[in-house]
Amino acid sequence: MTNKQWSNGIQTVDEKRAIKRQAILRVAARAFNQQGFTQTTLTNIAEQLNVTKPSLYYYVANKDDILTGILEEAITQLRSVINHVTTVEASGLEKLRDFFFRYSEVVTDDFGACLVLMRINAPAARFRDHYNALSYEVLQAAEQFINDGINDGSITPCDPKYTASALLGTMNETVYWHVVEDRESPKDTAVRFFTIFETGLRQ
Amino acid sequence: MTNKQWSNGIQTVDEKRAIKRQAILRVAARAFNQQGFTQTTLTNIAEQLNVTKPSLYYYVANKDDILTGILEEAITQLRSVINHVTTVEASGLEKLRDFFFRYSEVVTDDFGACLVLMRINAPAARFRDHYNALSYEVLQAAEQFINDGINDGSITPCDPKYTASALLGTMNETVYWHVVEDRESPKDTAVRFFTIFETGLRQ
DNA sequence: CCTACCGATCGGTAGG
DNA sequence: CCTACCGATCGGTAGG
Repeated sequence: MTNKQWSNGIQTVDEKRAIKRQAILRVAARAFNQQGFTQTTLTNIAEQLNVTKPSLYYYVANKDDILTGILEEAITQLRSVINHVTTVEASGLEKLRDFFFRYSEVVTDDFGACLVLMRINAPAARFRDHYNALSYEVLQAAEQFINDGINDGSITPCDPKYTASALLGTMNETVYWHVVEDRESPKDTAVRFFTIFETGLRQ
Repeated sequence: MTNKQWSNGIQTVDEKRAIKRQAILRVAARAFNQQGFTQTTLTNIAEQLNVTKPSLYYYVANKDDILTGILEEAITQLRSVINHVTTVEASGLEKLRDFFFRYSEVVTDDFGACLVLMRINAPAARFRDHYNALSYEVLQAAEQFINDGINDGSITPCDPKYTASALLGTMNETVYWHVVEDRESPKDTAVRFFTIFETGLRQ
């Protein structure tokens, strides 16, 4: 019989494994984002965790498993953003703005950035399905908010597909910014970018 | 004494070398864009040209030299676009639009795409200087056109730096589109994207 | 322009 | 969790 108080805060073997696996994914994601998947060696990742390469294989199956784990984590986070914003009661423009902000925060995190960069990074072909499936959901969601906005009068009539892509392109731009160097918070950047889209260029 | 008519259309040894080198760069650029620099082997490039790997070394110094050659070609093209648009007599908005269109065409070509993708592709760190220097020039040019537009009243007051980055982010989006699959012409895509920026979202 | 080859790197495993 | 090691790949060169 397990004593609740006794076992409180004490981790089971499985919990310890999960935590260490998560630590590997985090370190790996950061390395992949900075050097690329192929350039990053398992020895390199192991060193940052103060262990040797073979030790990693107790927590992950292989190098591909690491990347898959990262991508799945990011996809879960992004799906949750889509679901949240979809259920909000607000105008289309407000939902689009909210989505833009939340998306930009997820996607500037190590895991989210890895997903976005993966679409073009070295091993993309092998992992493109992960990106493509999600990319479609994200575009669909953005399109939906734009259509909502056109219908409720908060957004000017436009091509929802291209508008969604232009917004995502700009969002992804913030990913590169924040991977390469420290800047103001992703949210602040997102606010500035979204304002440009809202206002438009023409006098 | 060289007979002009006689030598017309007949290539010198140097010309033949330059043409073959160019062919290598072109095939390599396409491969780098699709598979990434590290994933692309010299054997792979050689096979597409129906020669063996060692033959390439008659035309290029090494793998890095190939990429450097591609990047320099792209940089030359982009500088020429900047110079051209800078000297045009037109409103700021018109210059920005013209720049957007021309940039999008250069950057969806094999060489131009390679430059844009290189900012995050595997060997980025080693070649980042090439990208950064040009990226700065491109941003500066876009900012200049935006400032011109604000001053001549063709563009609504905005933050030129962020606006330039948002535009470039969207431009780069077209690169991914056209690298991954065939679509309508880059120009047509650019027209649609720019319209969104001109109009703005808010009703 | 090719055949043959070297040196180094790296993912992954054996075995404890 | 580590030491030791294998197999495969790949950039680059020798030498013709």
